Amino acid sequence: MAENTKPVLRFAPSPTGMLHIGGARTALFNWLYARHTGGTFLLRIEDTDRERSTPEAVDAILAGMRWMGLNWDGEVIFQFARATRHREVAEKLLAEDKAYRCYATAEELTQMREEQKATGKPMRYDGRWRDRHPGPEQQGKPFVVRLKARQDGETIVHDMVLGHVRFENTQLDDMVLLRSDGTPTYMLAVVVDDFDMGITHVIRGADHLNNAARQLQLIEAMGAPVPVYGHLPLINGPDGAKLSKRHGALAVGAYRDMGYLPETMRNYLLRLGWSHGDDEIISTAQAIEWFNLDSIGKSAARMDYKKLDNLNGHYIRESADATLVAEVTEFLSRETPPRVLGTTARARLQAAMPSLKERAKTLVELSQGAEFLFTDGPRALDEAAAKLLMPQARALLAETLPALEATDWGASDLEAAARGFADAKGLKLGQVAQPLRAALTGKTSSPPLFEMLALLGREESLIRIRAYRG
RNA sequence: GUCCCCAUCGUCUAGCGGUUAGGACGCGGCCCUCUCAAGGCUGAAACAGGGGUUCAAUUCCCCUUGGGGGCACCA
Repeated sequence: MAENTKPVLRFAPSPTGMLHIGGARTALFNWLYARHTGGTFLLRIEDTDRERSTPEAVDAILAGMRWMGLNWDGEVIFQFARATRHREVAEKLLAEDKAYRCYATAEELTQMREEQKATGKPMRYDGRWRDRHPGPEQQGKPFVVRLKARQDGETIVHDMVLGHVRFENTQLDDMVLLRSDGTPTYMLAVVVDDFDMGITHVIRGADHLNNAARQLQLIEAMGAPVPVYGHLPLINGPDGAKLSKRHGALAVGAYRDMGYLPETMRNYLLRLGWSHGDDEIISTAQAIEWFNLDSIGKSAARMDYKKLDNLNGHYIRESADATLVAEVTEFLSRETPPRVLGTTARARLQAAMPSLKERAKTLVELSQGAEFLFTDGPRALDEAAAKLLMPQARALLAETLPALEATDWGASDLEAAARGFADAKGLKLGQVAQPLRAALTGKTSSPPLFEMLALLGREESLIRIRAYRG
């Protein structure tokens, strides 16, 4: 058997919501492993739940994947389109006596579970139709098709991250393969699709660990090859509790809106559950080279937004100025209402970017820090700046002005002038600079003052300073 | 309830029988400095508890406790 030895991976989200952070990490790990091994990374949309699947969610998932930079190979596969094939497998199992029809009604099963719960017994399907043949009264009645799973022995999931996990087969009940309307369940669809697509490695959330055992029974019944499993520990919120809407920022799109860079997300999510010695800053290229399944941690991790900020600050500083100008421009255009930067604003943004990017942790902070470059005229003062520009400071502003006006408005000349003035007055440079900064930017913190004065130019700078001179 | 998984600083983690238990974020201090950052130096901060195994346990085994996940004709 000359088989393709390259791994085939897949990310298989269900389109019932946005691509959330946990799903994004699962996708990332699959993608990294595929790229690391030169294998294939497929994207399969698990839309067998017709009630809850929406085209909007499909779009959101695709958009999220693209933003994260996780490119998949080949066409997107929609699971529901393969329903006929799934049914075919179920029929075959039925014919081979590896599956059977169950006529138990929903009410009947609910009652069964309630009784089990009341008597403290494990809640499982009791196999009431496993060896029972339908009588005349079942004629024309709806039924589901269940797998006739082995009841003795145990099923062992050989997991790359969790090790060998054993389940007593008595713990696993006969799962539904085909619903009473004839549609396949997720359990059937995943196994059949993974088989048909030649999936060699199944990397997914640990919430699927129990499913793996049940799917293994189906795989055995089908005589299909067993893939390598890797169940990733879940991601919790900052408080350690399950990640939920309450924590906000669930969807990857929310992170984009908060001004995080895709490379930040890839690096952060990678380190959340995977490690390579003491390395923290790991470029995507480096990640592809290093990624392996052995270094995936076993315990659940929590989101740490401070660390995410820190990483994002790093990647912002690493980004090329022109790239950031484009990012900020694009970012502002997505605001409501959208903001459009003129050519002057863009030129100033570009010129100030080396200083600007040193001070921002997110694209939001970057845009806010550049605010004073976007429009002309006197600045509105923020609280701290207003407090600083008290009469005394304004008077000082007026006194400083002549010294500045005497220069040819180059950054170093301006600084020299300000220093000279401060020395003459027996003041520290900061005491002279702060009022100037407040008038120029409307804030008490900004990129280096003299660079900004030079950048804005003599005329514009003087307009802003004179507006607050006492 | 039942099955399964997990457990090192506040957080993410390194460690794979013998270490001054390392790094990163965050926090404190110092330096640099026109502000804010960035950067440099530095400090505090962890092996959940109890039993074993062993000459030796953070490391291996068991129990307890604490988290998490599953137990649908959802995925």
